[in-house]
Amino acid sequence: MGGARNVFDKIPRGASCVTAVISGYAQMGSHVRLWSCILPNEFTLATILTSCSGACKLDLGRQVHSIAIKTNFESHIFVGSSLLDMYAKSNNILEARKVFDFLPERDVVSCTAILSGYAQLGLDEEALQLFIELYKEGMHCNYVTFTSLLTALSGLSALDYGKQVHSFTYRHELPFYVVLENSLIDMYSKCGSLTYARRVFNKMPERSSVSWNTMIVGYGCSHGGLVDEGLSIFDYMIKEKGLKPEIGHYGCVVDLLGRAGRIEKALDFIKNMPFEPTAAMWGSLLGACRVHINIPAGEFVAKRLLDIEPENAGNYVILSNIYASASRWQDVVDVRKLMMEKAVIKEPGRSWINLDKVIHTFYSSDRFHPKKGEIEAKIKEIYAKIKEAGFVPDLSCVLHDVDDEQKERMLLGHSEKLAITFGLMGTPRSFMLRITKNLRVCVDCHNFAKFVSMVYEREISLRDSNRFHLFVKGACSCGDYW
DNA sequence: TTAGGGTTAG
Repeated sequence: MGGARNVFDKIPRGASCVTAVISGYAQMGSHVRLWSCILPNEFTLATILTSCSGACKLDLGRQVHSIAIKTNFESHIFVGSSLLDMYAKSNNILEARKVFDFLPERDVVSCTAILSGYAQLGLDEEALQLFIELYKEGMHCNYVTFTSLLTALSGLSALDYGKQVHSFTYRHELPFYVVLENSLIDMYSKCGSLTYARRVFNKMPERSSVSWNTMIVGYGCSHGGLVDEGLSIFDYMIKEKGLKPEIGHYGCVVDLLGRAGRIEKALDFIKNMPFEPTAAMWGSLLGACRVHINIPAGEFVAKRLLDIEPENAGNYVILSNIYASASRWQDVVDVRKLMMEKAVIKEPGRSWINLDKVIHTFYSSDRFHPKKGEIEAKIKEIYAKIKEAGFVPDLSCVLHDVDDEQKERMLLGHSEKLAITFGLMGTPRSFMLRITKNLRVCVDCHNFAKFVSMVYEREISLRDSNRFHLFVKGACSCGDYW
C-alpha cells in the first residue's frame, strides 16, 4: 500500500484515483482523510463509509454523511446501504434505521445490512420482526440475508424458525456457502440441538476454521475442565508447531486455569504474558473467584477489571456475590453504592421460552404478564415441592440490602424461574423446556432448575449469556461451573 | 477501472 500511496501523492487529484487508493486503505482496515481534497462521487463515498465502521470512527462517518447530503448522494443505493451499515456498526441502530426508512429503493443488500445491524447488536426480536415485515413486502433474500437472520434466531433460541430457514435454503437448492452453513451450526447448537448441528457439520463439503470453532463451542469443550489437556495443547502449539500464541490463546489459558480453581496460577500466568490483560481475561477470572470463593483474589481482580470496564454492571454483580457468599454484607452495600456513584445500570433480567413459534418473554418480578396469577400460584406449588426435596434458597444472589424474607421473594421473581414455571404449566412431561436468558444465570436459579428437573422429571435446557446448561434428574451439564 | 450487506470465540 505504501507504493500505491507514493504514486498517488505524485499525481493530480481526481475522484477516481482517490477512490482506488481509499479502497486499498479500506481493505486494509484503515481510513484516510484524502476525500477532503477532492469532490467525492458515489464511489468515493461508499468506499470511505465502509472504512468508517466502528464506534471510534463515528465522527468521521458523520462528516461523510453530511457530505453525502450536500452532494445529493445520501439516497444512492450503494451510499445509503454503506451509510446505514456504518451507523449500525457504530451502535447507532436508530440512525441506521432512519437512513434505511428514507431510502427511495431497497434491495437485498440494504435490507440485509439493516437486518444484520439489529442482529449484531443483539436486538434479535427486532431483527426477526423486521425480517417478517420485509419478507411480506416481497423482499429478495440471498444467503447473506439468511446468515444474518440465523444470528438473530440463534439469539432467540428460535429453533422452529431456524428449521424453516434451513429447509427454505435446502428447498431452493442454494449453492454451498460455508458462512451460511456455519450460521446453521451455530443456530442449531445454540437452540440446544447438537445432533442437528453435527449433521450440518458432517455434510459440509468443505469447512473453515469458523466451522470447527462453532462446532467445538457447541460441544462446550473449553468448559469441560480439561486443564492439563488444554495446557499441553498450548505448549504443543508453541514448541512443536512453532506458532506464536495470540492474545485470545492466552485468554483461553487464563479461563481454563481459573475454572479449575487454580487462580493463583492464572494470576501468575497473566503477570508473565507478553500482552496487557484484557477485560475478558479479568472477567473470566472474576467469575472463577466467585465459583471458588476466593475473596482476596476476587478483590484484586475486580479492582483491575473495574478500572478497564467500569460500565459493565455484571462485574459489580459478581463482586457483590463474592462478598455475599462470605456474609460480608457491608461490602455488598458498598458495591451497590459504587454502582450508583458510577451510574451503572444493571440490564433488567429477561428470560424467554418458545412454545409453538410464540416467544413468551418474562421480566424479573414481572408484574404485567397476562397470566401473572396462574404463574404465581404454580411457582408457589413448585417452591413448596422442591423445598420438601431439599432445596434451600441462596440469599447471596440478592444484591439489595433487605431482610431475608424479602430476599426470598425477590429470588422467586427471577425471570428464568417464571419462564420455567410457565413452561411446566403448558407442556407435557416429555417436552424439554428450552429457556434463554439475557444475563448469566444466578446460583439460586441454577439450583432451582436442578431441583425442578428432578422433582418434576423434566429436562430443562437453559442458555444464559455465557453458556448452556442442560438439567437432567437434578444435575446440570455444566457441573456447577459457569 | 473504482462501490454497499455475512458466520464462531469470556
